[in-house]
Amino acid sequence: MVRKAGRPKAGQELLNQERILTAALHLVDAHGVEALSMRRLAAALGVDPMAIYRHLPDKRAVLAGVVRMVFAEFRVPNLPGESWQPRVRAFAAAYRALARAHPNLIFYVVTDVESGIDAVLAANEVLYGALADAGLAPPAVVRTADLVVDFLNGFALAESSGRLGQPGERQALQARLDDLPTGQYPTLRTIFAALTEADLAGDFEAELDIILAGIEALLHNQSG
Amino acid sequence: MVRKAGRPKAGQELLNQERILTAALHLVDAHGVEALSMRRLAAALGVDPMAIYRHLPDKRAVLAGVVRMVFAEFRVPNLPGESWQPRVRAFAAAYRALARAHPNLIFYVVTDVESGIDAVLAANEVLYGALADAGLAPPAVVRTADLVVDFLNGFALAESSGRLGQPGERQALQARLDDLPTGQYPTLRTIFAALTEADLAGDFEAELDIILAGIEALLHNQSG
DNA sequence: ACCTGAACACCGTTCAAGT
DNA sequence: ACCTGAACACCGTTCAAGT
Repeated sequence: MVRKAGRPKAGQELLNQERILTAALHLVDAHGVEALSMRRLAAALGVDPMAIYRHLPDKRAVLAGVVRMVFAEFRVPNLPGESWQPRVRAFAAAYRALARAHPNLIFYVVTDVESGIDAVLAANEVLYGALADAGLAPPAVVRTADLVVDFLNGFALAESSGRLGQPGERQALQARLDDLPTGQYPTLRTIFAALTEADLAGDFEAELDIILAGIEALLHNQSG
Repeated sequence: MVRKAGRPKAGQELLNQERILTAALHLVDAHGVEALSMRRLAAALGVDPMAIYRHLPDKRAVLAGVVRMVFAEFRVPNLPGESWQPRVRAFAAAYRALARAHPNLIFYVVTDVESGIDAVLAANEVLYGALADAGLAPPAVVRTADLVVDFLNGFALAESSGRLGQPGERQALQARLDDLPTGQYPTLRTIFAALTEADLAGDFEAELDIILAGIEALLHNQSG
C-alpha cells in the first residue's frame, strides 16, 4: 500500500489543502492538539510527511487553517424582529456551541482570531447590531461586546479544561479543604456546605443573566 | 567550565527544585513557553539535562511547579472594613496584575488551577467572602464568583495574546473591513467610525463595572 | 507538478556509568 | 547522593531526487 514517489496517476486522489485540514481537525478533536504532528498527519493521509509542504508552508499554517475551518462553521442567527437580549443570547449560545464542538482547539480559537477573521466580522456584526439597537453609544457597544466575548472565552476555556467553574474543579478545592485544619477558610466551607448537587454544575445561563442585567443598568444610567 | 560527573564537592551550589523552577520561570517570561525545553533549562542552569530529573519527575512537573510559584505570589488584600464592591475590585485587580506579570504563562495559569490550589483557596476565600457579605445566597455566590473568574481569565487571555478586546485586534478587523465592499457589515463600520483613539484601548474597569452592576441587580431581585 | 526519502537540528526520557 | 553521557524514539523542516 506504500505510494510510489511522483505525480499520482489520474484517478488517484490528489492531496489538497482541504483534505489536509480536515484530517488535522479530526486528529485534534480525537486526540488533542499535542497529537497533531506533521508526521502523524501525513500517516493519517497515507502520504509522506513532506507532501504536506506542497500545500501549506508549515505547521503554524496547518493550525491556522484548522482554526479558519472551525470559525467558518460559526453562524449566528440574526433574529431581526427580536429585542437585543435574545439576540445577545443567540450569539452567546452559538459561540458556546462552537467551543463545545472542538474543546481541544479552544485555546487556538480564543487566541488566533485573525485566522477566522471573516467569520469573526460576520459574528461581530450581529453582536454589535444587537447592542447598538439596545441604545448604547458606540464606545459602550465596543466595551460591552468585549465583555461578552471575554466572558465567553473564559467560560469556554474553563469548560474545556474541565476545571474553573466546573464541578471537577470544585471537587478538587473541596478535597484540599478537607485536608486543612477546619479553622481555615470559613467562608469557603460555609458556602460549599450549603450547595446541593445541582449547584455544583457550572451554569452558563445564570452567568450570562448577570451580564445582561449589567448592560440593562448601563442603559438606564446612559439615558437617565 | 564543564562540570564533572558525580556529587558536587561541598561549597559547590547544589541543584534543587527552587533553582530549577526559578530558571524555568525566567525562560518562560523572557522567551515564551515554547522556549522551555529540558535541554535549554539545563543549559541555563549549567548542568546536564538529566540532572533535572533527580528533582522533578518530568517536564509536566516543571510547568506545574512554575504555575505553583506564580500563584504563590497571588495575594489579595482582604479590606474587611470596605463594602463588597471594592473588595471584588481588589480581587480583580490582583488577578489581572498576576496575569500581566507573566503573560506567557497565562494559559497554564488559567488551565492548571490545581497546581496553585492553596493560593486559589486563599483568593477564593476573599472573593466568596465579599459576595456573601453583599447578601447573595450560597448558590448565587458560586455563580457570581464563577462569572468574575471567567471574565478575568478571558480578559487576561485576550490581553496576553494581544488580540480580542485589544487595539491590535480591532486594527486587524478594520483592515479586513477596508478590503471588503462598503455594503458589507454596516453596523461594524458605523461603530468603528464613531470611535476615538482612546476608545480603542481595552477598558478593564468599564467591563468590570458592567459585571458589578449586574450583581447589584441580582441583589435587588433576590431581596424584592 | 506532485510526491518521496535522506538528512539535520532539535525534542523528552530511559538506562548505565562516573565520583 | 548527585550528576554525566550515550542512546532511543520522536519532532519540524531543508534539500535533492524520483516519475
